[in-house]
Amino acid sequence: MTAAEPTGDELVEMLAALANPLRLRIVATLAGGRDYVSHLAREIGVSRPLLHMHLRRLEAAGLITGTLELSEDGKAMKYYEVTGFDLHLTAPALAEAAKTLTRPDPDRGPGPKEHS
Amino acid sequence: MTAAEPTGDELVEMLAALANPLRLRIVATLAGGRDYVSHLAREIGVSRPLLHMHLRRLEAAGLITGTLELSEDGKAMKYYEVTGFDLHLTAPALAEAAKTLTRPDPDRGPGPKEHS
DNA sequence: CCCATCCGTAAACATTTGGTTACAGGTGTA
DNA sequence: TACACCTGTAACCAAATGTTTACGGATGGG
Repeated sequence: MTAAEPTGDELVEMLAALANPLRLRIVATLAGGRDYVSHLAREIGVSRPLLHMHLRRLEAAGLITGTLELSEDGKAMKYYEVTGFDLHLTAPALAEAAKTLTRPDPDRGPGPKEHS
Repeated sequence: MTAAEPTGDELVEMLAALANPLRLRIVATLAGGRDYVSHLAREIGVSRPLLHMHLRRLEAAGLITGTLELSEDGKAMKYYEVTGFDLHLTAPALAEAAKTLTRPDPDRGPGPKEHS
């Protein structure tokens, strides 16, 4: 589906989420198939709490999604999988995205004064 | 150009460099044409020292390059411009890049210690 | 009951990051 | 001379980030 281009703020969040070796490895592992938290932690070799935090960031950025499911033996397991994100980073593309930045920079432009 | 795919570590550095509103705006501005530090600082509305720090990070990541030039009136001016980077981010692509990660993870020894 | 698995979160800590203010150097012009 | 512009860096601070250890609640099986 190659979702529509994200806003500047969303893009920054996505990039920040991927700009970490551990999170990159998480996404890479999930790219090979969905997995649940505890198993994924063992697979990658990190603690559950730490993994949990990183998963939250990745999910907040829209790069992965988690679904709580019940295994046959009744245990609740949270499965994560990658979304179909597809970002193309070039200088012009970034320039386009930067137009919709709002975060830093106290005030630049009239802000949400739609149209005129 | 579309330079060869960067290593995992390089990719993380690039993403980290872009994962900041100010730096994104810097790249976006430079995408519109080369510029020198002081003018760029005025243009974007940040202090020179701060801009200098961000420019260093962007240059270290290979996203921009700076060249020291002498203006006609003899003043030394450092011009920055974007490089022709072109990153394509998808789950499979990241999985490929993650193979060459070395940073975190105490030691993911070089020896293939298989086992799931 | 105790132990195993699964889930999550809060407290505490060290490090990194983003940012300011202040300094030091160079050149050219009034 | 003093002042404008250009460059760079060091000192210091506040806030965000990465990480560990420890705790909490559920489930099923010996």
